[in-house]
Amino acid sequence: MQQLDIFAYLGKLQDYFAREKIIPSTTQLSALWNVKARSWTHQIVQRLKEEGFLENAPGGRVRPAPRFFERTVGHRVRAGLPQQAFDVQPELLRIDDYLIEKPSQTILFPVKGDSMVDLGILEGDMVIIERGNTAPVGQVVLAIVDNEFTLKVLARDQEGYYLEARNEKHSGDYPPIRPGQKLEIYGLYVGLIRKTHPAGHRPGSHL
Amino acid sequence: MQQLDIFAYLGKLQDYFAREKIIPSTTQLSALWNVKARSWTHQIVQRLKEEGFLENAPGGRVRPAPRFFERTVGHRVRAGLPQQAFDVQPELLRIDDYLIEKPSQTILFPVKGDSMVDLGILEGDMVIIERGNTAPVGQVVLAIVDNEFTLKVLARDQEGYYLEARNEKHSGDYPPIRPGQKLEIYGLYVGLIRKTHPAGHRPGSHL
DNA sequence: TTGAATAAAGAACAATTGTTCTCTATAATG
DNA sequence: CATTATAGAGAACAATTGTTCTTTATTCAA
Repeated sequence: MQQLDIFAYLGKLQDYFAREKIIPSTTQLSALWNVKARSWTHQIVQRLKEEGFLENAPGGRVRPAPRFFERTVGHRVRAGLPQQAFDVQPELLRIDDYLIEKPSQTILFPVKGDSMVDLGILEGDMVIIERGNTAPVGQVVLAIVDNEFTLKVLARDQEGYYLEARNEKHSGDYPPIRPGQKLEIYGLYVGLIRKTHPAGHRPGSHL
Repeated sequence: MQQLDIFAYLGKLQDYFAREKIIPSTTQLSALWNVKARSWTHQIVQRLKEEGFLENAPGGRVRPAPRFFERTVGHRVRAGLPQQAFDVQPELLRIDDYLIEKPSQTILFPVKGDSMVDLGILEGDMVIIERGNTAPVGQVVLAIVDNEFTLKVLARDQEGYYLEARNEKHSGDYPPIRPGQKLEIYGLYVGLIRKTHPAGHRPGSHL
């Protein structure tokens, strides 16, 4: 490759970003790259933009583009393995960014009971709720019924709106909830996180 | 609370950051916050720094501090109270920290298929895998079988170790996997994240 | 009524910003 | 050889930056 070695510059910038979590100004970039002319630094930045490593952010600033986080085979996977599994760059996906689009309106809520197991929502999970008091029918909502939060599917029939559980196996335990007068929706289910508590290590039965 | 409501400003900034992944300049912050004087904006930023939501970055810039990413965890409503006065006992939680204890050994892996639905692991979810080549029997593991990754329960009988699916309904589709020679474990299932794609808005059926 | 805090605005400034335009080495190519 | 692209430097500029200092408006308690 006799082209300008973009990657030497990129590497230093990636390390810097890992440390400081910020893309520095042209001046500081010049220092980081040992470049005397800011104009040249600017040129390199343009190149990195063209290559998809950086992109413009508001205010004439620059931010990392998706490719910036692409790790060129950071995983030492033996040859022969389907790399298809890794094409999401899992290591560098910030879970927070991934899950939460409107941070100020998003809260977490611990799941109680098994009324929603059919949707893969288990006791102990944390559901991600985006606040809002309306929701489409068929969506999972966090509603307030009798001063208690409950996570259910919003449904509607000729009698009006009601809440449904999703547990086929024990459907008898969870009859539809028809609110006395008003059905108050607290927010919309937009995601879930689960942390499994690794069961006690039973020695012997171990691979 | 007759104090300056920092959180109103913080909320807007958090949403902005979620969108743009950058902390804007004082001028742009002023616009975002509807503040006419950049000096006042600056003051608010200082306050946010004192509270630990922001911190200084090189070049006189500002970046989010750890507290910036904290989320509130909701709790049960205190019975008898009007629904407005939620018990927002704001327990704070950073999702990344909560889920990932050993960042360097943790990867995310997209789930394919429904072989593990009984454990609430659905297609499209991301499982959190902690690397390691041993695991206790009974745990969910990410294993490599025939050069493909598969997420299953590690089991054992007199014939040796094997892998089990967890899908009672279609158990016929997922017979136990007995590896030809060696069963290679890639990592242990320690958590899960799910992002739901809000279904298309059907007008009319909306509360 | 007085007097503080608090919340906000205005003005001003030196430094830095991103950017553009021009110039010069160096290396490769015909 | 001459030429042409590449890699880099220098200078210059208007705009924006973070910051400080001063001045109002509003609130609230003494």
